[in-house]
Amino acid sequence: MDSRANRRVEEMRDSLSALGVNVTRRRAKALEALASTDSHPSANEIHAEVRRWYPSTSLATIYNTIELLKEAGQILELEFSGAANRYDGRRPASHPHLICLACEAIEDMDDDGGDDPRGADGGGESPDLDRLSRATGYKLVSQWTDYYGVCPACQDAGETQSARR
Amino acid sequence: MDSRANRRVEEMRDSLSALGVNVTRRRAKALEALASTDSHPSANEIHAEVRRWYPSTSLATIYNTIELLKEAGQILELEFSGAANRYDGRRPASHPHLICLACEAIEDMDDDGGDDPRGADGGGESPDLDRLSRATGYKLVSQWTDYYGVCPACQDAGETQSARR
DNA sequence: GGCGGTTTTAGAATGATTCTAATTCGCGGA
DNA sequence: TCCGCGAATTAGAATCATTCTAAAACCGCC
Repeated sequence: MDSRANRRVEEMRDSLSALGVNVTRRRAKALEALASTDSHPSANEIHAEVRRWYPSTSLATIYNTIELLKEAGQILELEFSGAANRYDGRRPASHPHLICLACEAIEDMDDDGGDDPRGADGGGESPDLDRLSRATGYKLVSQWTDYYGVCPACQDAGETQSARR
Repeated sequence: MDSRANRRVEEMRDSLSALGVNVTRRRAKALEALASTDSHPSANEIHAEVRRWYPSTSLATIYNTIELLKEAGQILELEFSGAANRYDGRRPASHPHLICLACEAIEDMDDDGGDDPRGADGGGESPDLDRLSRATGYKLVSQWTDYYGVCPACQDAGETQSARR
């Protein structure tokens, strides 16, 4: 786990503690799994990772941890109707993603790709949402944008791949 | 059913016929249900509507019709992970929506609200997708944007409502 | 009036997620 | 060190939208 991931784990841990939640060993492993990858894992994938250390861990524990992280505002849940949800524990604030229709990879869109220590702050109000709230009469709280297409790797691999939709 | 809905039903019917699909009575009722509301109904709601005319209709028929409409590019499927998908049969091209977290209403965002006969053409390439495709290396084919918040009616009704998320 | 292909049906299967009830854990105090 | 209590965890059942399956019904056409 690199230093960026470590920092992120500490943030999540602190946020959970602030909520009065006990960060147990299993939960800590789930945080690590979330903080140390850009692959936007599913609950199952996080489960598999935690099981490597605590083989008796049940899926319910993973969902429970995810739920707590949502309450703490420390995780971004990417929802898909026909497939499992995927999670972004590195940048909990809403941001657009690139989703490959062939291999189901999910990539951060405006990520500049490096180990840039800026991190995701999650704070700050969106002037855009404010403007649209006034225009529509809705009290808007979040916005979602995603892009669907075929990633470079799958383009190279030819167009005969299993697709989600 | 107003004239706009009628026109839309004919468009869908023609598209299905062009695919060699038989537009049966049950399917026709499903098209009408889709064309005559802005409420973005779920499969269940369409089912209920068709049942008013053909009570023996099974849900499988509705899903089957929806599938055919998707193949014909005549319906927009709005996906939700924890809830049923919702459908837009009036404007099959991707466009942003306003989603109420309290009552689950879904409203077209850039709809100008009237019976404007422009309709949705669904054609035309997005220069935005082209530009982003070049920038990201992905071959992008579609984009999704949705806004979550509380609609005016639910704001008035006080903030103690059942919410989806 | 019967044939063949399409449509429809009821119900089972699937799969992600949530719920439930019982067990286990871990810590603070005796 | 041992106990008790509340929190965490577990296995498995429940839920629910959607898809699948196999059989029955329908329909136009000869």
